[in-house]
Amino acid sequence: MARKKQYIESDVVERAMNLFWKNGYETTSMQMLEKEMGINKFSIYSSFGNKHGLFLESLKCYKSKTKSLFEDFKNGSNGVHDIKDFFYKSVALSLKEGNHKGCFVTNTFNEFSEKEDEIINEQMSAFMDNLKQIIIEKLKTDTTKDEAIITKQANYLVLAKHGLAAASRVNTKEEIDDYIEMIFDNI
Amino acid sequence: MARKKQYIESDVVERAMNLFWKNGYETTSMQMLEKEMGINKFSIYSSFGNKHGLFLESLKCYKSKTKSLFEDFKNGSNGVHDIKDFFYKSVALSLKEGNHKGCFVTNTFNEFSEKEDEIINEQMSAFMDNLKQIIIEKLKTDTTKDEAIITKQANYLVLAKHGLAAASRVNTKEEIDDYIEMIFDNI
DNA sequence: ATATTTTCTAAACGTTCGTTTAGTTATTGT
DNA sequence: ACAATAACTAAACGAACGTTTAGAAAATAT
Repeated sequence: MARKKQYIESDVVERAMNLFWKNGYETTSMQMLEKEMGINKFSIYSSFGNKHGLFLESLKCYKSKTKSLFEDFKNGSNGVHDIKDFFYKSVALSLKEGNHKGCFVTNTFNEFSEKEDEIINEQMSAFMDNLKQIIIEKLKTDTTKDEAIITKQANYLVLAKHGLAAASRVNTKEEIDDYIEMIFDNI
Repeated sequence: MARKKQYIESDVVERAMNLFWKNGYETTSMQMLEKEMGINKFSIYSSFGNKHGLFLESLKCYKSKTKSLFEDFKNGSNGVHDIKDFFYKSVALSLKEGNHKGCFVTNTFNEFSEKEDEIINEQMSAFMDNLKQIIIEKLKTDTTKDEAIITKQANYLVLAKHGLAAASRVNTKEEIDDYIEMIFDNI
């Protein structure tokens, strides 16, 4: 046998995620990753194959980090109010540690929207579809709404959430709170 | 005297703008610009100094292209309805020629939000402030609204517009129309 | 027609990118 | 203790980036 790794993969991948989250895929260089992860290129490549592989692991890491957020959202029993809660909690997460970096998935969605990366794009679509489906379920708890209005409101809320994620990178807490309150005034 | 330029600057800068608009600043390389503009690097540098200078000219070009849109918006006399009109026309512009490329200013705003480019960031802020101010004026035509509600609605609409610009890059016409209609249901 | 001036072509510049590789160091089983 | 093996360091790889430059081509004033 031989030497063991001097780092824990789940630990360094979280550091990588934070960098990707803040700067996006292209802007984050291997040099920056070396520094932030505290290991050198050889180790990164031997653990994750290449930059793209590391990015995919970072996305996984983000998903597991936000898993409880989604679980709470899904398991809630307060219909529309759960959606609003989810919006507020999402913003709080993206503003953690005083950093304005939005939602990692939304950032990725935007950055890759014009590229032709099947793996990433498929994951992004799945993520968005999943969100939309949960929202639809929540809206359906109000049995007075017909299917047409539910579809319309779901489209509205998914896009509002998308805009919210972008906004949380650049806008003030006050502007964002105004935004969320207004979003739900007509739901 | 000597040879004259074999291209018209305003013409090639519009081609550059289209490329920047579609791909963003970083992703657009000088090589791509050469090809799209139909002139070579020497000519680009002699006309615009550097890539950044060319980008600034592209932003100017976009502003002049959207000037009439803003003029109509500002000069309208239908209050909130003018805002809705503006939203619809903005989406139509960004979908022109079948391309999904959103709003050039919003794209730039997002791409540069984490960078420290004073010139660009100042222009972006000015653009957004201007938009917000016009929206406030439109909202004020409804004299039943107090200042607090106007501020809140203005914040909401600016962010909604921001989200709309992002959405127009990836969402269907139907989803976007649903979105716009819902935005104005509670104004 | 020629000298002058500017544009154009095309190659090269120095950096940085993501990635690979040769060689050293450390840890383990025997 | 020693051989084996994996992880480490650090340098180098080719390609692409934004930018510059030397020389050829073209258009004007005299």
